[in-house]
Amino acid sequence: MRSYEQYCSLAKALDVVGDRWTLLIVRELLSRGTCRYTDLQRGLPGIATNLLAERLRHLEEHGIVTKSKAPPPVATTVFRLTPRGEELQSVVFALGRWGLPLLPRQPSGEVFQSHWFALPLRRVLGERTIAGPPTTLEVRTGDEPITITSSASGVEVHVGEAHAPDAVLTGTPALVMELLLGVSTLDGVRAQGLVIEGSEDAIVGFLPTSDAASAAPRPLVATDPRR
Amino acid sequence: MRSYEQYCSLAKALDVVGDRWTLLIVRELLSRGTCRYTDLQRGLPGIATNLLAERLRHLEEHGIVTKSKAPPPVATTVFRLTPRGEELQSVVFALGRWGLPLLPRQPSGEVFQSHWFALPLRRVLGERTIAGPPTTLEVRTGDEPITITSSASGVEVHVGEAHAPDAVLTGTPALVMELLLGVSTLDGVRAQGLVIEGSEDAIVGFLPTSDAASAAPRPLVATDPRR
DNA sequence: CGGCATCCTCTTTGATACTG
DNA sequence: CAGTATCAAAGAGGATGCCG
Repeated sequence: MRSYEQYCSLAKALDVVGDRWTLLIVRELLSRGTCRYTDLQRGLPGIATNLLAERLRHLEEHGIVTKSKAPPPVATTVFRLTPRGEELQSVVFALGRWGLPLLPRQPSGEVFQSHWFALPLRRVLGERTIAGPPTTLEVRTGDEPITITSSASGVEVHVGEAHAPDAVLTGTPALVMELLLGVSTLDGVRAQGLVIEGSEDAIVGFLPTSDAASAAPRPLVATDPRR
Repeated sequence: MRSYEQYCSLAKALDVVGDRWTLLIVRELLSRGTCRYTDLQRGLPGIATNLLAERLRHLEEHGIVTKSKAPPPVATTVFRLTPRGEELQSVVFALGRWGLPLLPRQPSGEVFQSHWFALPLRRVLGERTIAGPPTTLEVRTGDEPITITSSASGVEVHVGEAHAPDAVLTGTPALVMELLLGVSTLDGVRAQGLVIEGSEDAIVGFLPTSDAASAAPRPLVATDPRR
């Protein structure tokens, strides 16, 4: 991308990460951690392979991504974010937060991959402390299930099947998020089509306390006037 | 811009504001408030006029910008952000914060316009409460002077000459910012070339208290390894 | 002048094919 | 698996012209 040539940190940031696809590559690496080239390709449907290669080279040159050889058993090249790259989390979250009202209540036409949803889930649940014994939820909302586990060390969110989940949630990502944020009740989201199997108590353990829920600032997935 | 067609709020946000120049247009409107077309053109050196028109139309369609006729004395069309557009402030600040280490210590080759600097100044000073009588500083660091005033109602930052400033600071934006953030002392920035005229006490009134200064998280304008 | 629209050239992107 | 090569289509940049 041609530089804006402005003495302005916003312009400088856009000089580096303002190109098409670039921030989505960062999202992939934030969500998945270490990635192979083909992982990135699958997580970025529609990207041309030459563009992915070119963007990765550019990000590496700017100290945002590192490329390395994985040890012998796998013996492939892997990409990951540098600390400087991880600092882009604030940017990705700010943009993602702003874009929420643009999401329709359910995927329609768009591709949807579960690991995209894992990132905001991790953000929402990551700082929550869950009382009681270790608990596991499985969320089935996209191409792959998501496993949410609580233990003494905190809440973790992973893409993949849970081994012996205490409860399973099946439905749209919007409903799952509304439930976990506390903006809707268990009965509320069930009435809207979320299927809940297993222990309701296990789910309730993950929900915010009522005073924390009231801190939710705006409607999460709003009706966008332009859709 | 072609849509990414992903059910992901980051991708949706980039569908709307990911185009080249778009976030810089938002920066202009955040910094200046109401703008005429030619104000925007001057604040975005290098933009093609058809692109500016196209982006403004796009932003208006998406409810980020409103176009209106100014009342008779001026009788021109003006652009401003909608509330939804103002919410992009978090995005602009996150990107601007991330981009800070990419700024060299002084403009060299890049265009520099004072009102770009007024935005982060406002962010830094806006929440500060200044004790004592109303005070005015003038900062001369770019094409236009910046006036910083403190009064009972808070701190305000405007582009333009101060009427009777208590002190005048002349030098690079980095030095001014380091002083106001408290990461450098008055004597420190003077040693690096910042020229200070008038009442030092007036300036000291704007500086953070020492405990607040220690909260500054990282070097502000770092030496970028790639420059 | 202020606010664009048009035209043309050049660069970037997208789609596909191919390679160590 | 991890890219490079090629080429058509879309977008950006620059100059100019038009209209109130």
